[in-house]
Amino acid sequence: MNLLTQNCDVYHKIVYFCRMKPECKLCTIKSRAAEKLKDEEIERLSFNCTMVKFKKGDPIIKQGVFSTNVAYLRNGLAKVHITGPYHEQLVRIVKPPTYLGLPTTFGDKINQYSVTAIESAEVCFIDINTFRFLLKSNTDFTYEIMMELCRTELEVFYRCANRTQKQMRGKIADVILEFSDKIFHSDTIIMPLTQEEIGNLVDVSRESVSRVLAEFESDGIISIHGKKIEIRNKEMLKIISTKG
Amino acid sequence: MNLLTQNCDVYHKIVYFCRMKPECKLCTIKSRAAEKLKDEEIERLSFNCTMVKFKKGDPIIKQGVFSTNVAYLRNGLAKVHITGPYHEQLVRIVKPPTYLGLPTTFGDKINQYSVTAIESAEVCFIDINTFRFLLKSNTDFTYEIMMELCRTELEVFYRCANRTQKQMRGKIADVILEFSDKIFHSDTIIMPLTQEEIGNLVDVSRESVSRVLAEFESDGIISIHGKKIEIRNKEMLKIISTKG
DNA sequence: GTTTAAATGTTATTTATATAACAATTCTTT
DNA sequence: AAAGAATTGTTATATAAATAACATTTAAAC
Repeated sequence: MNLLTQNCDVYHKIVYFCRMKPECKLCTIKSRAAEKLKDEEIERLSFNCTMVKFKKGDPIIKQGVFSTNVAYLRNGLAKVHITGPYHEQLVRIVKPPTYLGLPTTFGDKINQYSVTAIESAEVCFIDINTFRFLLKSNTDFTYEIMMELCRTELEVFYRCANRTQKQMRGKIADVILEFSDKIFHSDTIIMPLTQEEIGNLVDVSRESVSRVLAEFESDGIISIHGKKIEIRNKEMLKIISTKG
Repeated sequence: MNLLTQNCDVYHKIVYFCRMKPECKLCTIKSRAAEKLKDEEIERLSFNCTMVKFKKGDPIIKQGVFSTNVAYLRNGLAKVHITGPYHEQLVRIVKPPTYLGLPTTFGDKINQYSVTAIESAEVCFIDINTFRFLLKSNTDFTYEIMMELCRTELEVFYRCANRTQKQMRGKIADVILEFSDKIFHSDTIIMPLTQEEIGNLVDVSRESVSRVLAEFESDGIISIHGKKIEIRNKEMLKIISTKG
């Protein structure tokens, strides 16, 4: 079976234009796990791996679709989301380097959630059987993958507690702080989510997101110009995050 | 270092009375992962593993405490909870066979959440270094552990979406269905949680839990006698779970 | 460059559920 | 068996945030 026809959970158009055979050995954006691979294992990976470029808004993994790949987010930003009982729920924002779709490797072959690029992204699709082979053959690799799984688990626990216990000002302060501290590492962030998406991430209506952001700005806590948010009073944001 | 003094994240009193050296080889309640272990590995496990019995309400793992063990819930039921920004949050209910405290094996050595018995439980504490050794030496074992981690991740995702999107009748219907389908495998359940705990599990106030349960009873959907809940109209519960 | 669509802003009204405050019951402990 | 603690039941009231309905701005498509 040919890899080019096999990776069909990716849109044909995108695949056609952007797919390329990567030279994993030379790749400078390896995951911590992949750092542990031996030369011959990297070789095997190269052979069963395709890099695909995605534009903002492109679906990388689609919930409900049969998949035979693990995705490695090498570059860019993406949102993990599931179709909840009522509306779309953003589960988390993922930044590289990270593996996506691992549950599909271990459980059933149907993707249990969707992942969509929120800015241009590079993703390597690794054939599941190859990935499984690497897990079997290299315990250091496996160990790092497990660490990542555990970190995710904890993160989801905390996020969930926040989402259900804080009120909207606190939740939105959280989102701003997360983008500042974990993603942009700066007090100035270019928010890649729409207000509606922010709402879906922390369960607040779109209208309330708008109102709270306006409040924060008029209180001098942040300043907004289009997608750019500058944090003017980080201490206050932290207080709102914990107390509000 | 002696194992009897090492496992000190367990209350001394309990340890003193109930600790026993297990013969893992003869254990009939092995995890799927442990089934994959070879004889000499089981031997090693036996040597670095202590079984402890817990009563309802006893803490098995305490958030914030330094730990050098992975816990294996062999019998009974437990709740996983974290101290949220405001109140205690029940993250999930765990049933055997399952490993607890895996993130502590991979990340920092401080427990990131608490686990408490909600009915009498048997837990095997496995020394972290031994557990790590098994992961390194047996890839089939590791594979099963990873499957468990992935399942948990998905479960938490879904639970979280439910918690934030459904309203209280739907959430409480969910809890009843979960205990019926996943834990008791029967239409009659002995609810091991107080109404307050049910509330903390699905983020509903204790008073509302009481009101909703009364409503369900007067609508003939369930009948309640103390801790015993009998499901009289499962279809209706399912409808409430999805629609409400 | 114009048209269309998507995203954001703004307010009044509604609603679900928490809170508060107390009573009644059921479990524990001595 | 009695006393105390924990759990559950029951209401009236308060409140945070959703909804609805519309205006405005910004981005995308033609």
